[in-house]
Amino acid sequence: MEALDLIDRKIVAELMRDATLPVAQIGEKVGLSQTPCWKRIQRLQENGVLTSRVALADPAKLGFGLTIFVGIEAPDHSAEWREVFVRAVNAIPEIMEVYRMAGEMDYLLRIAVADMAAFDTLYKRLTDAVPIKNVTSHFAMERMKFTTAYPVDTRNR
Amino acid sequence: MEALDLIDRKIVAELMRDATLPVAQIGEKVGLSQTPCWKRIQRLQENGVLTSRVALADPAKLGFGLTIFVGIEAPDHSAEWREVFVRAVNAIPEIMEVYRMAGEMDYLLRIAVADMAAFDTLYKRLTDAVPIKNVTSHFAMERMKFTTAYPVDTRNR
DNA sequence: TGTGAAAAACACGGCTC
DNA sequence: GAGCCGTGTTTTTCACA
Repeated sequence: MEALDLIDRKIVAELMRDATLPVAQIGEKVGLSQTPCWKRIQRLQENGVLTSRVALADPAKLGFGLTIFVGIEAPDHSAEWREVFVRAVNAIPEIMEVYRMAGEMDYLLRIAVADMAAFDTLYKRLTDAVPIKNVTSHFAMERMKFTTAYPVDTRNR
Repeated sequence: MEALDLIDRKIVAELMRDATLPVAQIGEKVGLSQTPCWKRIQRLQENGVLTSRVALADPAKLGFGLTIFVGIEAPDHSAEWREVFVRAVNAIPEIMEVYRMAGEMDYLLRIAVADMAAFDTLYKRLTDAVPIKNVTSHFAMERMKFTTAYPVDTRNR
């Protein structure tokens, strides 16, 4: 898989912003007509550049108004612990993001739940499933910005 | 706007997972035929439950392989500072998520950039635009989980 | 790679129950 | 509310430059 040219980047940028646009219109914006634009989109999907198309929803309106970031310190750095941990976070759908970190904090989780009671339940469930050395929870009061669109068109290549 | 019934929740769940499904198929899954299903989707969009449809992309393949979480402590809690801060984070597209937090850390940012050099540039740009009392950067080594689909179908109502 | 045009699938909206 | 069915778009495919 070679690097993306400018047109590919523009296409990706458009689709990350709004995936409802008809192919013809995207083509227009990037200076291509339907078919070649469509072929590029297919290729971008096959190459795994575009992974999926989803609807984004308002968490508050779905009853997921509480966001908590949880920092986790592992008791050891064995493959076994890691495996159990991966299994546990994948089994809990309220855990939206998981990052393995550099530094003291080993993992960082973003969790979305309805309220404190739901978080408490989840917290117990997680700590029951996996031995954890240290946990620090940080509560979000307000989501001020959220995007899934990487700024690909800002940069040249 | 009233609460969502079970069918609405199922529809939202499907669309958050995969927005390419034809309405007829979603209808089938939730036990509805085309038209009523379509009408519900329209209503969910009008109510702001479904906010948008986007393509998700692989950050690494777009040249955004480095994720950094940045904790920020504000020098004061004035409306003025807040305004300048909001303007600054909105002007920097590499800042993907911003949360106002409870506790010592006032704000938490998730930033996606190509490499350390790009982060350094961004860091200077941010700290030049806004006076900040304290900044702590946490570097992610690996993104182990990432989803935008809230687990709406797991819970009953 | 790009063009054009045709086929298949789909979204959308009127009308009925 | 839900379902049936027609119409206009859009996606998808194919033949050709």
